[in-house]
Amino acid sequence: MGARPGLRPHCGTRDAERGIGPRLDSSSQSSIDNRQSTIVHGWLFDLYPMRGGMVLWIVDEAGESHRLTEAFEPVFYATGARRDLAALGRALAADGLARPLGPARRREFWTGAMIDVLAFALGDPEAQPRLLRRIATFTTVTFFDCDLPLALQYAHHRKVFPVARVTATRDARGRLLDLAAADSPWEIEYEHPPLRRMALACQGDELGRGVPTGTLRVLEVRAGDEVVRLDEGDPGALIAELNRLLRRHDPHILFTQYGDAYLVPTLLLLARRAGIPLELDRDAIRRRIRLRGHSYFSYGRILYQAPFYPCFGRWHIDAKNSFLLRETRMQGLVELSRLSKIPVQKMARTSPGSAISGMQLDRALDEGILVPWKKGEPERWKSAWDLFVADKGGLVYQPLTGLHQGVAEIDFASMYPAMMVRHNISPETVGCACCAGDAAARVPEIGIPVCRRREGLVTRTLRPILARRAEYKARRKAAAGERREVYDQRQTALKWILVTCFGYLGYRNARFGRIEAHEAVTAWSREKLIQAREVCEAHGFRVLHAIVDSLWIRKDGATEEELAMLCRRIQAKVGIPIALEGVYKWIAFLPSRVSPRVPVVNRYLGAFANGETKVRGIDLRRSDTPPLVAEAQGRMIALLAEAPDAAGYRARVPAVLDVLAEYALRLWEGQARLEDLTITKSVSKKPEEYRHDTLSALAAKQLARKGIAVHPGEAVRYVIQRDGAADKAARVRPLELLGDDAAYDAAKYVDLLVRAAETVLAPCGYDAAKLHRYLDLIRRQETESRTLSSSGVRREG
DNA sequence: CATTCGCGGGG
DNA sequence: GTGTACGCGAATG
Repeated sequence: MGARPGLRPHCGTRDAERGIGPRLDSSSQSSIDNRQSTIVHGWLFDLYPMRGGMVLWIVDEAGESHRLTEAFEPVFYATGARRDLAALGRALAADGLARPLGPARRREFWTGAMIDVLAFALGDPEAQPRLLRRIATFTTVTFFDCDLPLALQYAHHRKVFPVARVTATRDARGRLLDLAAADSPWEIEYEHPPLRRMALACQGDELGRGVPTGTLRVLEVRAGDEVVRLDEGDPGALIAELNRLLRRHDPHILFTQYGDAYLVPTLLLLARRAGIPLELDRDAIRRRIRLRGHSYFSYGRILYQAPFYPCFGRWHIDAKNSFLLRETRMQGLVELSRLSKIPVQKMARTSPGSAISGMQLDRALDEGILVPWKKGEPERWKSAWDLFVADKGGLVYQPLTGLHQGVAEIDFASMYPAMMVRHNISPETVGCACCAGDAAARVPEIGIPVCRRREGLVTRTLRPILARRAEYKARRKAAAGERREVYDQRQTALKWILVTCFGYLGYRNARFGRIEAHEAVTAWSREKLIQAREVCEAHGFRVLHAIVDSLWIRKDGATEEELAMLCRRIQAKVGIPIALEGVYKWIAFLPSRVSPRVPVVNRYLGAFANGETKVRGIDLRRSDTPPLVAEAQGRMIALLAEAPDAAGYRARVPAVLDVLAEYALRLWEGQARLEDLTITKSVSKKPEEYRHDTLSALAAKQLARKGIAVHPGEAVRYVIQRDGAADKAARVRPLELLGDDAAYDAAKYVDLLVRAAETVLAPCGYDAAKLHRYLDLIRRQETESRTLSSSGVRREG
């Protein structure tokens, strides 16, 4: 039995015969000759399923948008007993969900063997969730390709991808007749379409949360050079004016801050109240206003996900709800969208893991591999998780605490992905039977064999990404200005893929994840770090510290050439590129604050020879440190970074103390700005569920009383007003309930400041008590000088 | 003291 | 509709 023609997804004119085509048609030009065709050149802007088919948006050179439709029947496969398959076919036909297409022969993922399957066509792509619920009852049948993202499936079938350069032929009713991509997603040099942007901002959106109540004081609309401020006063007028602006500028992208959580639902509520439809979309859809998102547990913390408000025919991009936009900007977003076949607007709201998954699925489809049905949750944000995994599986040495000089740091570049490629680590290659007898194929420590004959899917996906990122980095080096920025954003996007691909391998819900593969990576990484350490020591270097893929080493009089040579030696031994991160003028590995004799792995600060600093794990790096404290600590470290060595570090202690005094005085004198004192912490539960009255719990409770919901996973922002006050409500005030003239607890903030200074000065023997004594002295001097000079000249810091 | 709570990557 | 972890540091009770 061979693969038959006719198993391709069904498209185009055939469907019109079956009556699917007309349902797609939203135009009223039925009198025009349907056979009249037009050619559109442009970029594939967006694609999504709608009413029995796919809607495609193409933006042409002039920035005009074209809506095209095509009927589309995704194909999926099943295998099982003949009788079960027959029953399945009857059931799906009876429900009008899908129809059998006939037998096919495809490649099974785990074994790589060709197997016989039965192909089905899903009548309506939008019915995919219903299909999955229905086929879940057929427990004796195995399904493949049934839950693939529809845009990806369609894009793969049509050999196009998001933001591809395309040429399309359409009939007079907007139905797609032909579509061809003019470039490849792997093209390095490509241009974005000319997209018009509009930014919406409102007073209140900086809170980014709370149940949108449908109140909005001012809406600010920016498009081109125009800035329009709309007052809510009369919601009807506001919505009408916004609609007018949308029509006039006809933006492709709507940028918001907290648009998903707040602005868009608020506008929709206003529009509903005014009885005027809000024209955010270019397509005719019925919008539901969902106000409640959901909190969920993922990788050790509670996260909150606001409802999504995508636009149809436009991209709504909520800058505050897009990790990838924040990290990689538009160039990175589009780069990942092209490679993963996840449309840009969706890409903006998903994680790097989804992009990896898309790339793997795309490759599987390209190679005719059956994709196993992955029941359960799709992946979520997992930024915090990789850290955890690295700590758990990677090898970590205890640092030699204290202040050091002449230390070099060498890092394996993209260690995990590089190893996955080098050792062919993929779910279907780890533990393979065919290489069980091959001792060289075994994972260290664990002893599991890894296939040496067949390259794994994960490996095949990763290899070109590593190469592509290297290419972007090389071009970035040679480029300048805007082009340089383009390459940088794209390579950053790919870096995120590389950083998360390993975590994704061990993620229980990853489609191509497997814990043994994950363990193989960490086992090899431990071996490589040990080998690197041995090479270092063999060359007379002392290893002060090492974490997973980085080593801090020292040898008197070692030159850069010697370090470069050392890196080559290590690379030759372990087979993974390693490079000099830099030579530190000084670096301090900090001990534990709880037990000062105990080293901790990830608390250090250092200054490179080129003046740059690198700090980990200290106040500055934490998101819950108030800006004033972070700024002060940053300035202290900047001063210390001027020191050429450890002695210079110690010599700058007085200057650091001056900074401490300067900020403390500012606090005492009531000069600090409240926004610099704001503490941001996320809450992990509902306000009433807290067992301890922590400051953030108290802040959340105050907000709740005012009717502002703080969902688990959202952040509260507050200023400490009277820490430890018997009246717990007086201790803290959330930003939303703060008057402009509100007071703050200067002593408490000085405490935090002292703690930040202590972190930096501990290597010189200072502790909090000593720093407080110093500040007491300063304060006394200050009062004295005040009494002496009536003009009250301020002491210079 | 025990318990609760929040944070964190790399370049 | 929604599952799993670790170590540190700080704060509460």
